[in-house]
Amino acid sequence: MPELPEVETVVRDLRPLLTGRVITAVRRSAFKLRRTWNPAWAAALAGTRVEAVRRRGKWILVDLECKADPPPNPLPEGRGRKADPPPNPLPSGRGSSGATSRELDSQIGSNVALLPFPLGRGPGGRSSPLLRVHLGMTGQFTVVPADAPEPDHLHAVFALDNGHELRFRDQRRFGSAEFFADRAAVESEMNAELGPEPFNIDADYFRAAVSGTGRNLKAVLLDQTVVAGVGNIYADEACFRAKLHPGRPGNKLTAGECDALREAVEAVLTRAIESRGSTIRDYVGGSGLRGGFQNEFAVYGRTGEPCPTCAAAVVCARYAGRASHFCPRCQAPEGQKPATGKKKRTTRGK
DNA sequence: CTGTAATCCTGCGAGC
DNA sequence: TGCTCGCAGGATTACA
Repeated sequence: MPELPEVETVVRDLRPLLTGRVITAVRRSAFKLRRTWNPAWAAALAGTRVEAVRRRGKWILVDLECKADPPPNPLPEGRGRKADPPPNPLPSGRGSSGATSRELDSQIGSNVALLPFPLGRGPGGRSSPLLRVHLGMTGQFTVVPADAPEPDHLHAVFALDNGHELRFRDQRRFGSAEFFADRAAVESEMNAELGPEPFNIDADYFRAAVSGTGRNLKAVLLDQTVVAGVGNIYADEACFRAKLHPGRPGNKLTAGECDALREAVEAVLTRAIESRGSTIRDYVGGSGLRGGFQNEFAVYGRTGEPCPTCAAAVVCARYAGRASHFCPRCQAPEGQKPATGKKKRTTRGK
């Protein structure tokens, strides 16, 4: 579920709970996530202090402060340092607290190949590390007391210095958690791949991006390189708000329509953030609260129900490979009459 | 270049 | 009640 408003809500929830806290230990389940977890990251993370919690598009960025004495080589061979219990610093959940964590195991024993860090440590040996998390479809990122019962599908646990834990849970495992030693490098990489944040988007930029392509509006809005953070729900809601058909090719829009779409995207996302995002099924904010914007959907998930504006039945068709909901009257495709019987077949073969 | 499909997963509702 | 099927918030890759 997590699109920008949901991720923003998580970030806002986590910020006061994490800022200034020290990560004392990390546990990771043996299950693979979308991106490979390097077992050495647990040791690299231990001892770092959370400097800030931010968001970029749908990515959660946890800025970390380096430990006082960063180990020259964070790979497992350096485990002899200090008097820490070596491989798995946290008491294994299954051992200590009974039947709580069947899934969580020492990541050391996993069969995941040892990979180099995605980006190397900065030249000076000193660098600003980053924990980057993507919630995928069903990810949850919350802070709870360490003795809170462990739920299913728990894949990463970051123990904090105040008796709480930052937990990453993800039923479908489309999400990811990664550690980067060099924050600046990741950021420039992300900025190269992601479009601007969907607030105060430059009007000229957006017009050019939309009218410069023959792709349909749904595809354009879902494209993270055009604007970062829009997903299926808010793409549909934005098209409705702008009274534009999601299947319209971008290069068929007038400048005014481009502006309307841009304003609709910003307005919908702003409203959704105010409502703490949308909870369809699994989504919860960083403090475990659910969202409320699902009660304000005009078209998303309302197939067959009346359009809030004109009462025509909301239609669902497939654009850009995604279920797309719209009002056939308010969002009639340009040059096509609102009430023609021509129905678009969108079955995807077999 | 665009678009479509498949993939990574689990779970849930619809339909039989 | 129980089974199978299709589909679900995302991102990436391959192929037509």
